[in-house]
Parts: sequence; structure tokens; C-alpha cells
Amino acid sequence: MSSETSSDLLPLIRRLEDVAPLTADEKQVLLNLPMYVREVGAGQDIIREGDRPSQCCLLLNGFAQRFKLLGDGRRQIMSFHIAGDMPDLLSLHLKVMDHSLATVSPSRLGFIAHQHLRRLIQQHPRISDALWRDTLVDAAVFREWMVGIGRRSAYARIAHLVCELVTRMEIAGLAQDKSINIPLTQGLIADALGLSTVHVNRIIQALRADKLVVWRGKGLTVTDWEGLKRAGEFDPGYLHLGYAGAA
Amino acid sequence: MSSETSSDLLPLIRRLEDVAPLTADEKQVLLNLPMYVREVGAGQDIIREGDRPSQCCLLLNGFAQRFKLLGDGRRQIMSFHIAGDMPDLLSLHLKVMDHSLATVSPSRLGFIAHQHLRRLIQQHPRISDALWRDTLVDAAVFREWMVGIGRRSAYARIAHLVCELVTRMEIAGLAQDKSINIPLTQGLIADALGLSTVHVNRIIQALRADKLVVWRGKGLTVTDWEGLKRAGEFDPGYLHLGYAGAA
DNA sequence: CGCCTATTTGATCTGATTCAAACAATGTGG
DNA sequence: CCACATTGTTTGAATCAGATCAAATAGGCG
Repeated sequence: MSSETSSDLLPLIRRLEDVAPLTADEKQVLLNLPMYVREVGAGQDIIREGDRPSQCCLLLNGFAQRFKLLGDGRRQIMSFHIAGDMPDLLSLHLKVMDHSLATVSPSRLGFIAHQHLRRLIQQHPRISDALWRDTLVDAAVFREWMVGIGRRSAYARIAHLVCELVTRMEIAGLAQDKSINIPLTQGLIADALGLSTVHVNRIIQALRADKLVVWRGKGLTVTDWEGLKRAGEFDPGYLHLGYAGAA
Repeated sequence: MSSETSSDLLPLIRRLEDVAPLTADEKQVLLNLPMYVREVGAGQDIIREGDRPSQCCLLLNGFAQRFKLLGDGRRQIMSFHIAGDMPDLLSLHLKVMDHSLATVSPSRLGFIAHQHLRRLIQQHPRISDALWRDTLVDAAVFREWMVGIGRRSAYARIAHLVCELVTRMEIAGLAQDKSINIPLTQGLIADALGLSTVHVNRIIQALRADKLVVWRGKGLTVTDWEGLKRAGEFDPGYLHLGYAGAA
């Protein structure tokens, strides 16, 4: 059942090493983490609000979203996740999920039991710190999104989101020359930024007209990085990039 | 210089014990934490975006805000803090502050050096877990605010904020009969909820007209708790209350 | 090919902003 | 204790960014 391959855990190791390199021993412990791997299709729930998970999910590849549903069907997406992310690491310390996670595109997921993660953080304080730090960076992203939703124009919000996705995917080795592949529909972007689908469509057309991006379907290329950063007031400080972001 | 009194740390201990009681030993270690106490006036910065703090701040009493300033003076407030909160605990793992903290009302602040906190979490895993958990609850509050700013009406947003403040202050022993003292101006509320001051004023008048609250200056009494919760779609799950919230 | 989902366009509406000014409360110094 | 300054609240009118409703077009994909 517990089918894992060493390569599956490499994205996580890379992530944790962003701040401080791990020792050979620490890396080995991570590689030996028992993990159950599952492939799931697009739009599948990973965990739902109210669940009490006994394991954490590591996104091995694909794309996932964190969201809450309101009574009347409105939805707020709170973050997007890519390979190497552990979007529900928080379940290690918060028993009940206060939101849901779902795949956006077909994805490969690794599940690691809480008991193994608890042992890991008890015995390896530096890994524990790196994981804690990772949850703090998540929180920093939430804060930055709050600023956008609360105080920035739709134009700036979309520009900012594109900057963030390109930056994060570059670090994960998923971008080349400011070009990325994102499975996001305009409806998803609307729900992430507190806008309507129609308005997102119109603003994207404006970004295209302003020659900031070429964006067709899943293919997105930033053609004017400086211009896009300016439009989105994007300052990557909140991503707290370590070595990886220094390049 | 290091003037501390044992009573100063009690709010923090109460907070950490929300999930699991601490041992006598653990409590003693916390009480012995070297802390420098300072009284500051209203509207004073505690730390600024870009700072690299070497200590964490524990709010002993008063009221504080977490915020970011944008280029043209717009401001987004990301959380409010009360006694027992450690709003910059994240600085233990994130070197550079990505936002600022300031007092809202005159406050008593305790400062604890990172080195002491690091020793604490190395030697007391259960305290470490409780502190980590605390930062995760902060993040949960950010997420809930995102939902409000992104998808709820101004009326619901303000109702929700009042519900949250009353709930949190009740747990901290700062409320009686759904009555609290908050030093928030309508301008601060606007900057927290992504609204304009004028609109906040009009909506508060509507809440009063609907007999949900009596709110005059710093004195706020919820006169219809169920009605206010309904109006704000308030479900306290995201606060992840433990024993304290069970009452 | 045909179905389903996404994108695009147009027209209309509205929640919330902005600007401007009056008013109330609080605090300060003489 | 009052005059004055400062900050916060309230009101009104005009405007706008973005939502909503409705329908047409365009992609993907089995």
C-alpha cells in the first residue's frame, strides 16, 4: 500500500533547504518517511472543512486550491499550491479543518501519517523549525492577499497574482523565461481575488492590451516583467525566499 | 532593566493552556522567562516592515494592530491583538518583518529575546507545539478575514468583526455580558475590512437601527447575539478554541 | 461530431467610494 | 475653567469600479 519512491520527496527536501541546508542524516530521515502516494483527477476534494485528518498531504505534482464555501454557494479561494507544498500541514496542530482543499488539475499526492511527522519533529528540531517556518510563509501569503483584496484594484490584484505564481513556480523549477503553465480558469481567479468572472475576463484583456502578458488557455508568458510588477505593486519580500530566491 | 513580574506572564500561560494543560515545571519555566516590560502610548509603532527583530513582543494589556502600508498611503490592517497575544512570534522563524505592528491604545508590552524563546522551544516540545499552534490560529484568522473582505457585504463584514472581537475578548476575560471596550475608530475598522470610513459609519448606523448593537465611542454591547452572528455568518470554528471556548 | 465547459461581449444596475462640509467629542495650554 | 485645536463621527450629493444578467462564441474532449 505504502508505495513511495525516493524521488517523490525531493521537492519537499528542496523546499526545506531553502533557508538552511539539511545534514545527510536529516535528508535520509526525510527520504525514509513512510508515504502513501495517490494520483487524483482534476477538481477532486483532498480534505473538507470539518474533517479531522490523521495525515498530511504533500503535493508531488499538479495544482491545488485552498478554499471556503459560503452558505449561498459563494466561494473564497485562499491560496493555490504547487509541487512541494504541504497545504494541510496545519492539521498537525489544529484538529478540525476550517477550510477545504481540492485539486485544480490532475495531481499526484503523497500522504504522510501525523504520527510519523510528529516523530520527525520531535527527533529533528531543525526539520521542525523548517516546517513551522513553512506554515508562517503560508500565513504571510494570506496577509499579502488580504492587502490585495482589501485595497488594490482588480487590475493590480490580477497582476500581483501572476507575479506571485511566476515567482513561486520559478523557484520550484516550473517556469522558464517567465513562462508558466497554469490550469486556472477565470472563474477560479475570480474566487481567489474577490471578483466576478466577467470582470476578471475584462481585466485580463486589459493586461494583454497593455502588453504585459501573453495568456492563452493554460499558457501564460509575462512579456513585461517590470511593468507587471509595477502594475501589481509586487514586492516578493512576503514570500521570505531564502537562498533559492537570491538568484 | 529586565523588570518582570510573574503576573505579567499569566495571560500567555492561560493562552497556551487552551489546548492542553502545562505541567508545573513548564509553567515555572515560562514564569522565569526573562522579559523586558515597557509601557507605550497609543498609535506607537512596535515593529516596522523591513525590521529584523531579535526579540518577540507579548501584549500584556492594551490593543494592537498588524498592518501594511501601500505606496499612496492606503493601509490594510490584517489583525487586531489583545492581552496574551504574541503578534510577532513569527519573527522567530522569518528574519525580516513583512508588515508592521503598532499599538492602538496605550499598552503594556513585554519583550522576550529570541535566544530565550529558542531555548524554550528546544527544551520544551509541548510549549513549542503550543506556540506553533498559536501562529496557525493567527493564520486561520487571516483566512477568515479574506473570506469576509473578498465575498461578504460590508454589513456582514462589520457584524463578523464584532462577533470575533467579543468572542476573543470573552476568552481573555475582557468582556462581560457581550459588552466590550474597544479603542477602534471607524477609520481603523475601514482599513481592516477594506472599506471607506464613510461607509463603515453608515453600516454601523444600520447595525444600531437593526438593534443588534449599542455602540457609542469605545463602549460596545451586543444586544442581539444570535442576530449578529447570523448577520455576520459567524462560526467560531476558525478560532480553534479549545477548553476555553467550550464554555 | 456533439456536448460541456470556458471565454467573451453587451447592457444595466448597485454597493461602495469620493469629495465636501458640518458637527461632536476629547484633550491642551493658558 | 474656558478658548482653541485636534481628532472622530455624521450627513449629503455625485460618481465609479465592479457586479449582475443574458446571450453569443470558442475551445476541449470523449
